[in-house]
Amino acid sequence: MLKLSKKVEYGLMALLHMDSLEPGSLVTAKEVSDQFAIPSELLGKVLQALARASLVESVHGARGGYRLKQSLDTLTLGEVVDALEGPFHLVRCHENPATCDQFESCNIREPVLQIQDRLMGYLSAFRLAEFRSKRPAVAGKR
Amino acid sequence: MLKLSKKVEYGLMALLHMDSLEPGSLVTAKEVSDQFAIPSELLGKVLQALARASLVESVHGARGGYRLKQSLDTLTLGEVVDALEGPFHLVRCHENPATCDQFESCNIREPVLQIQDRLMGYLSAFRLAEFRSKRPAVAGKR
DNA sequence: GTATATACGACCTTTTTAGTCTGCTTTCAA
DNA sequence: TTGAAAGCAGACTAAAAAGGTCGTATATAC
Repeated sequence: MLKLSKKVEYGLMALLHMDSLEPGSLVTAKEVSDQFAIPSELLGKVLQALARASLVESVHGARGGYRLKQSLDTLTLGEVVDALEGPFHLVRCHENPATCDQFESCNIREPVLQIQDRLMGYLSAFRLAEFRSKRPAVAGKR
Repeated sequence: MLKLSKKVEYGLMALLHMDSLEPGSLVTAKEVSDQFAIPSELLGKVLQALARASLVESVHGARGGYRLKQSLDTLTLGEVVDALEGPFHLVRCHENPATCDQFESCNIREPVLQIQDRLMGYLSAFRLAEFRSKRPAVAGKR
C-alpha cells in the first residue's frame, strides 16, 4: 500500500552508484549487486529494464556492463518508476475497469483521478539529481 | 506498487456516502455494502477501524449503525490512510530496518525519506471535502 | 427474549512481489 | 578459435501482502 517496490529501490541505488563513477565507465550487474547486497539476477533484470527504457546503456559481452545514458539532472523519479513498473495508476480500476465490482456505484472516481495526477506530477518533477545532493560529499580521487 | 488499498477505497466511499445523508442520521454497514457492492464483512472492518480512529461514530445494537463524527471539511486523506493502514512508510526499511539486506550499504535512504515526507504532507493536506465538490450536484431533497 | 446491529479475531484464498534457475547470445582476449 | 565474461529472456518457485470469509461475542431496540 503506497510503497516503493524493491525493483525501484534497486534501480535507484544502481543509478546513484553509476553517477558516482567516472563518467562513461562501465559497471557490471555483479559489481553493483555485491556492493549493495542485492541478488544479482534480480538486479540484472532491473538494469535490463532500465536499458530498454534508455535510462542506462548496456554493453554486451566480456568486459561489458552498464553506464548512465542520461544525466541525473534530467532523469526523474517518474521515469524510473515508469521504466520498472509501467504506467502509474493509483487504483486498479484506472487500468482495468472490468475488474472493479464497484465501478457502477463508485462515488470517488473523479477525485481519486485528480489525486493520481498530482502524485504523478510530483514523481515526474522529482529529479534524481536531488538524490545526489543529499549524500555526504565524497572527497578524494575518482 | 504505489496503489491505494481496497480498504482505503471502501473507507472513502463510505465516508462520502455518509456525508450525503441527513446530518446525524445512521447508516448500517449492510446498507452501504449493498449500495456500493462491497463485501459487507469487509466494509464492517473498515468502518470499525474508522470508528476506532474517531473518524466516524458507531451506535451498537438494533437500529444502530455509523455516522460521521467529523465534517469532511476537516477530515483529510492522510487521516483516512492512517486509520486504515497505519503510519505511512514509503519503504519497508523505515518501519523495520532489520528486514532490509541493503541497510548498511544503502545510498538512497535520506532522499527517499524526503520524498516520503512530501507525499505524506500532500495526503495530510488533501481535505475530503474536495471529494465532495467534484461530484455532480445532487438537486432536491436529502 | 429475540432480532438486529457492531466488534473482534482466526482463518482461508488470491494476487503480487521477490527471488531463482536454465539456457541463450554477444563480445573480448588469450 | 575458443573459453570465459557479460548481458538477455522467460519460466518457475517462494514468500508476503491483500482481499475476503466465518464464527462468535456483545450491545440495544422492541
